[in-house]
Amino acid sequence: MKKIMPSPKPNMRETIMAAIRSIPRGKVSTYGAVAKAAGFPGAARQVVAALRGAVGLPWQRVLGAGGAIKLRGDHAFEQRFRLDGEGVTFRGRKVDMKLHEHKFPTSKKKPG
DNA sequence: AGGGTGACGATCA
DNA sequence: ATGATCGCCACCC
Repeated sequence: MKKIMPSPKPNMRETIMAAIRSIPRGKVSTYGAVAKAAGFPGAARQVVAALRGAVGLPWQRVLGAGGAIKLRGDHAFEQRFRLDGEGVTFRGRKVDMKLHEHKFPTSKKKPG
């Protein structure tokens, strides 16, 4: 029987999803940063695509550049609410990235 | 091949 | 800060 594979090459999507999952509670990241961390710099839109079709991801921890919530209406409120519940603080309309931006592990062996 | 879609990002006014 | 525009990327019809 045929497998129910949503896409022939879930590589990119999977990698991106893994990156999103790796964001710890109380921390956040951005579409662009996630894409880059997953190895696809410039693929911020694919991060969005991954978030749209996926279930069980800590979607609330992914923000727009600068820590801005890019969702609209009730969805924005929901994200705000969830982050607040994780102890994430805001600077006006944006998350305080100074405090909560998640730093993805680098591939460098000798960071110096 | 051509046109449209997105929870984007950087830049310009 | 806001709105418009262009660049970017994978995917769908």
